[in-house]
Amino acid sequence: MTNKVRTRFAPSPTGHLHVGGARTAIYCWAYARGRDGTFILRIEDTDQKRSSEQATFGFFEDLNWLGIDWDEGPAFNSCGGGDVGPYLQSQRLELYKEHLQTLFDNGLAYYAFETPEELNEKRKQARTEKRAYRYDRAALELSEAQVKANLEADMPHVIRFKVPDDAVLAFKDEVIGDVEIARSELDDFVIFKADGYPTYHFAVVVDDALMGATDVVRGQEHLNNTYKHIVLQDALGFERPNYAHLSLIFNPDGSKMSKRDKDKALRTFVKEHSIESPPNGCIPQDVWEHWLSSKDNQLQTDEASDLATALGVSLPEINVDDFKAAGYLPEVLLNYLCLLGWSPGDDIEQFDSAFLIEKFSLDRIVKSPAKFDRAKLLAFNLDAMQALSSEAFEERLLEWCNEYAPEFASLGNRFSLFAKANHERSKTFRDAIETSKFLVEPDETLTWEETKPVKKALLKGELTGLSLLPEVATRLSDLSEWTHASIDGCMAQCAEELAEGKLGKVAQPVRIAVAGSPVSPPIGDTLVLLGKESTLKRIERCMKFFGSKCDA
RNA sequence: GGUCCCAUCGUCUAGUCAGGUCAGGACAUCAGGUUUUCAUCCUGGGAACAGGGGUUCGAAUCCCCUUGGGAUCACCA
Repeated sequence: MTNKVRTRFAPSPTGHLHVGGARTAIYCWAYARGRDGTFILRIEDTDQKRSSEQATFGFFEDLNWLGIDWDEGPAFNSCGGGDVGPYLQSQRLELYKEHLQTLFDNGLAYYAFETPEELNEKRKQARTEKRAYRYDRAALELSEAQVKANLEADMPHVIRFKVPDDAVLAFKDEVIGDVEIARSELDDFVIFKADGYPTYHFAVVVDDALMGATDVVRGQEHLNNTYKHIVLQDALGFERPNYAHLSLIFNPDGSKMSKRDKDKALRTFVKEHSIESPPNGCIPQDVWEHWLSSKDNQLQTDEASDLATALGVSLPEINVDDFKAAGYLPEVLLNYLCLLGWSPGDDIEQFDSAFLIEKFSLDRIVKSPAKFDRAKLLAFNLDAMQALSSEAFEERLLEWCNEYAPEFASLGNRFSLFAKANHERSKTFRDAIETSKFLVEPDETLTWEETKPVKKALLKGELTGLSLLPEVATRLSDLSEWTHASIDGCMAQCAEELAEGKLGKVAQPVRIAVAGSPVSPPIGDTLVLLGKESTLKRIERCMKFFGSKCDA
């Protein structure tokens, strides 16, 4: 093994990649890339209950979307490979057993037969006595014959690590600095579970060593675990990697950003609006009831989003693919995520991954936790969107629409103008379609809501917008060609002759008439996009709709 | 509760390790201005060293205490 940098990102396949995990992956990746090192992806799937192949796959996509590629790990697109695999822990059982044997040989591992229930009792006990629970080493008292008999009787058992009394429980963290705990804080933890799989602690130590990880960058929730890892490394004769523990990412309200936030948002909405059954049967009744029966019952990802759609609730973005669906640029998410806990200095905030790779270092990582600020992300996204050439914007908007808004993707030769009309006013790709829904709405079904701005533009004032509409419609219909120039000219002329030169007086009623809302792209774009026929038909319908309202 | 970690504008942070410019930037916010809607865009303003003790000529920076926040205490990772 060379002494080159080797970092690894080791998620457990329990759902999609969330922003905290993404940030860790970005740091690991950037650190390796900037040092001519190797970035490894390893899947920690030793928990059979929680692993699923589909979730693993989701990770790959999310990582790729962010522009993160791995040199070694599971094969995906052009990523993966490597000769210290396999990179799925579930396929490395033999390796773990080999090293477990080393521990047995040195008298550093032993069988324990307590049931989870027994252990839980003792934990509860410890809690009521206001002290931390530590395993009492009861299994160490068992005679060799007893252990043998238990094993032969197939009694369920775990294997614990016998932490040496003189174990050194101190290390230097690249972010935090020197840390240590007292020997009494570490008990003989489980290294092999009753199902025959290693625990996280054992697997991670063996894998990091065998895969030659030089730098372990991970979340701060692992800081206390690290003591377990270093005693295991010492016992197995492994070299110790550098550690860097990252502070956590929180919601603006200070709560931990978690997948549960979505469930919480739905629950709150349902409760506040006293909704008693799933709207339009978007999810099965039994699923609905099961979900509401306990806070611990979470909806599946797709069930949650179906319900959210049906209720009209927007779920908080937590996972990387949530931000993708919301229409953010991957390079912006990457940029913003980096800033949560790291900065290049020199007042530079917006940068690309090449810059990140060049500048990233562990010593500039901030120790304190950060709150995720969507407003800033949005501002960054706007800047990046505007910096895109119109060709690039169109291409990427189309790509996005293909996945999330196919009705816009099939706009055909109108797509280009649709993109241009929305480029500078969109903070996200989704923004572009939100204010252009009228484009994919049939002329016949367009409706008007009598909101304040609508009434103001159409019905208020001495000269109402509605009264202008017939004349404007006539002039528009007289136009021999339907272009920006002709339309804008016509509108300007109408304004001049009918509304004291106030363009808004004319444009706004027309906008509302054809778009059904007071917000749409510039009026010229809007009308060209719609075409002459639709425009006139919509104005006609609008006049009828509001005309009857007036009579009533 | 035990243990560990953290603490600069509302938020992300620069400055801390090698004490010494009115504590800098960005987002948000507020006040003006541009604009046919929305969104942009332009100009300007307010806004922080958690508190208390030390060390020092001098402390955001070093030390201690208090307070506050977080993580962890699994046969989950």
